[in-house]
Amino acid sequence: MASIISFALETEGFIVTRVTNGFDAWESIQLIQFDVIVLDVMMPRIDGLEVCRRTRALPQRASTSILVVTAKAGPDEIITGLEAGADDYLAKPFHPRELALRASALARRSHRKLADEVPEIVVTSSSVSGALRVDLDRFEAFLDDRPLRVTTNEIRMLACLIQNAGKAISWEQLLKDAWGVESWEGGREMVKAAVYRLRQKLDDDPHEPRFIVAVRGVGYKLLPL
Amino acid sequence: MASIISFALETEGFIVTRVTNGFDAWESIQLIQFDVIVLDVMMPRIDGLEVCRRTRALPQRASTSILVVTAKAGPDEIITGLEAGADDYLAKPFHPRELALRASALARRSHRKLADEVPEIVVTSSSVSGALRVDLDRFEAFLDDRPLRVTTNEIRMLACLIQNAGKAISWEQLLKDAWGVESWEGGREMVKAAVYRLRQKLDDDPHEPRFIVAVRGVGYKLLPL
DNA sequence: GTCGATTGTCACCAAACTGTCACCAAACGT
DNA sequence: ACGTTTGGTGACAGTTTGGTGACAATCGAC
Repeated sequence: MASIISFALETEGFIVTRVTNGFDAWESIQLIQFDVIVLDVMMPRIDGLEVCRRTRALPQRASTSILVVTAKAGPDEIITGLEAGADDYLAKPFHPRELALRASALARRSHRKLADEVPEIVVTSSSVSGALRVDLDRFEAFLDDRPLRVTTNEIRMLACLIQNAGKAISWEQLLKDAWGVESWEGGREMVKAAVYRLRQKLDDDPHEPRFIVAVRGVGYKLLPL
Repeated sequence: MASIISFALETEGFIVTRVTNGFDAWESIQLIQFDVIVLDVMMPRIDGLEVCRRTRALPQRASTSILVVTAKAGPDEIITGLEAGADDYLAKPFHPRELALRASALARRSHRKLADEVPEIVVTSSSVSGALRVDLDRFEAFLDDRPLRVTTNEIRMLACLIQNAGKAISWEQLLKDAWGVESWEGGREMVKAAVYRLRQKLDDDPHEPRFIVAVRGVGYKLLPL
């Protein structure tokens, strides 16, 4: 069962950490900020719902998405599951792809939310906007799944743009997010040059941009999707 | 069915807006920023999944939670539903309380996200007045869903007018809101020219205004609706 | 220390934007 | 009816801004 779920999730693009019992799950959850947690109710050592409740009780995990899977499909069980703090409750038998899609829907929310959190947390996540993807864990960026030779500052700028895809980001904000400085004398020039270099690597024409568009007098924004 | 769902949601603390067909749903969704949207797949006029897809396509509604309800419970239907962008998919018959709890789980996420935002952002995000819409996050303005090529100052002026739709705004106020200046020597002329340019882009005839009307001796106002 | 990659700065250009002005017409006060 | 005030229109030039490319200082790995 775990193999099937893992495979379906990996197909959907997830990087999966798998454990075989409730205790290990609880240990991992305490250590790692997962995007989504999939729990079976019937697990050795610690019950899935109990893990769910404990996770919800952790302030720093309150916002992690939890999906509970079970063989018990009665209305009461489902209600118990949701009351335990699960974001979604899926009864066996289910189609693996359905689980993967539900997990994606949850992850979509987590990511969006993560963007609002402090940089430290964001650093440990991967963000996607259309054909663009950055992984700040590995400091890698991809365009159409082809790796991009981007530098540290560029990738941080990209991440900032992707996490606010569609929204205009002031160059002050970019300066703060990518360089970690509040202000700078030649800050505007800096950002200008950095965007220029990044655009070259993205093969992005400023006059007909596919990705980064300038917002005159403000800064830049990434085209949504 | 709608009554039952409404009752369950209201019991859970929701304030419910109910419509009876897909078209009304789509109209409401465009106008109102709901926390959660519950859609039946089988709806008159516009199919629930189509409403779901359209909602997802709206940038300013991308983060609204959508829960789809249906009688079709096959794996394929569920997958189609989730692929349409639903956050949750519930098959009839279901326990009303389950739906309410699932809706709560989704709303919890929406709220958390909203709560993280600063008040200013919430105020300055998307504003609508009839066919006019400005989104100060993205620095975009729309007339009948067609994008307008407006400049930064113009969009700020528009936003100020829209947020006070129907009320007269003094040119001093416009100067302060759009230019960020308390006073100016040729301020009156400035605003005059800016309004003139904006009106051209809105295709608005001052003698027969659809949008911006002059309030003699004071400033301007946007026609309501 | 050397070499290459990265990065901060600068100068220049083109395009966009904006402030100002002059002029006209309509509205207003007397 | 007349002069005055206010708003609308259009043009113009100065300014600002973003894009581009080059260069030197800096950083980092060997």
